[in-house]
Amino acid sequence: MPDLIHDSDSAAAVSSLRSAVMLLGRRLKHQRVDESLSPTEMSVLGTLARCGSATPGELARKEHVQPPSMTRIVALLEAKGLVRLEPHPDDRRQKMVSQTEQAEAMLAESRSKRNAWLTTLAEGLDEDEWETLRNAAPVLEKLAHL
Amino acid sequence: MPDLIHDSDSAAAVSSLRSAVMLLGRRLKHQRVDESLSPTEMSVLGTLARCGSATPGELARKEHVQPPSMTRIVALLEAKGLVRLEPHPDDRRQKMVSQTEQAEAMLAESRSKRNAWLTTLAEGLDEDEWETLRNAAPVLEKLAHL
DNA sequence: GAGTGTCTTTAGGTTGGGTAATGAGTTACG
DNA sequence: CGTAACTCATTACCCAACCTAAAGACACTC
Repeated sequence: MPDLIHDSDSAAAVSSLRSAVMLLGRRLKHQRVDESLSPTEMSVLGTLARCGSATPGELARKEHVQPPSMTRIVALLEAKGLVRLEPHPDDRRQKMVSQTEQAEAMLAESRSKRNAWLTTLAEGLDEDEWETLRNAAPVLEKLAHL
Repeated sequence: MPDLIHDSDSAAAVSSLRSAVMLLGRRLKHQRVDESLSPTEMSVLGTLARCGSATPGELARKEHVQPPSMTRIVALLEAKGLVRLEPHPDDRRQKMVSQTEQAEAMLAESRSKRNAWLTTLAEGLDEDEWETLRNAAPVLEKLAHL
């Protein structure tokens, strides 16, 4: 572990990161791209889009949520026709969750809505700042999944 | 507004930022530096430390929270002796909120706890990645307050 | 084949916000 | 002036998104 992460710059950065993430999270909760779909539900769909299909338990671990929460989320997504539940081939305790074609369409549509949100946000940041955020995005994601 | 924020790289970055922020936010909620002090309460104390003193309304706007929520948060902080409420000099509707000496001590203590958290986090990131995060922290904060 | 462990689900609770409505105080305007 | 309209804080109530504890179904081990 490098020494430089112990200096006061980094302590300030962590503090700043902490409050910025909490604040942004609160705001994102309201400014959701698709009505009637919570941020976590969106996130689960994104994960499914990347990973193909997974069991509820796997999804819970990936989203850092407890299993009962994921059960409820999956049930909501199923009720909306965005996800399909099939029996697990080897283990009858588990289920396989996969996204429907409808989910794929919805993700595509939400991508365009996200651009609108991004456009309004862009007014407050200059090009360098966006560059910084683009670089930071994958690191933040890694950090979140640590 | 630069064109480059419309390319697919930026769309992906926004998507990635979005889910990373939500996920980190969830985790930060649990991994709080000081027991019995919510992230928002911490954030309010931080704001007070920077700005000296403010009215509940000002705090609500800065934290992007509705006034009733800030009333409750301030009341909790006052009950814990971290904040002092005084009548506003010019306007008897308003109140002035300022931090106590106890709050200052607590912030100092929490800074050291934050270093412990940071240390465990550091194990998962290399030096370049930390560099990226340090650069991104102020931008994220600006974005959050937009 | 009995016991232990694992995956999901059910039931119930907690927390951190929100909206609507009230009360007190200020400002603007006739 | 005085009254109407606005603003600030608060109260009362509500809701969403998580949590923990416990149960039920199945799998593994010995």
